Amino acid sequence: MKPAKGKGAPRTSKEAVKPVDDRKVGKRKAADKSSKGQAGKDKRAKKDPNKPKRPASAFFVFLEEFRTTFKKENPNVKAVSAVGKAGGQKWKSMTDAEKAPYEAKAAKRKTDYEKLMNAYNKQDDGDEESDKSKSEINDEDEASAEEGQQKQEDEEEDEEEQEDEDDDDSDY
DNA sequence: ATGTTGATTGTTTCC
DNA sequence: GGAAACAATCAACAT
Repeated sequence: MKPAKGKGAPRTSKEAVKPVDDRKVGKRKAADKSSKGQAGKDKRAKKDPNKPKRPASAFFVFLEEFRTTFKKENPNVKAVSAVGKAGGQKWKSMTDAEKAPYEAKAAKRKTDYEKLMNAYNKQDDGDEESDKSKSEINDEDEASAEEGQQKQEDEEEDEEEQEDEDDDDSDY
């Protein structure tokens, strides 16, 4: 069931580049169907029928582009971990200003995600309720979700940021 | 043949 | 408030 434990990366040695970094996610499990027979009350969370996937964070947005670039310069590298590491290092190397555009995009995705969640939350399946918690927000918003549908494309508001400067004021 | 792992960081989620 | 899970990706490896 849990293959590849000793030999992790296929070909990319996992050279720990970071001195202090615990890979928390080391093993989170992709699909654990161990004994769950019951209403998913095992550890954390339950089973959601079609819940929207989490929005890609700025890092992931950056990674998407980075992957393409990285693979272009390293067609031989086929390990996802290699891109992950390389991307991670570069990400840390980037400044907030450079991350800004990615964050902006990620922020947009988050907004969309909220919309999806709104629709998702609306779904009421007869069962599954939170016992006594009657937090039903309620109604009346049926159209809201539809309304948000329009405008898929972003309209970019140009963010002009870049306030670089560090330097000083010339008081000198 | 199908499923899972691996690695990165950021956000999301639950208690 | 904090900890754990999970988001994309793709080839390789395990069952």
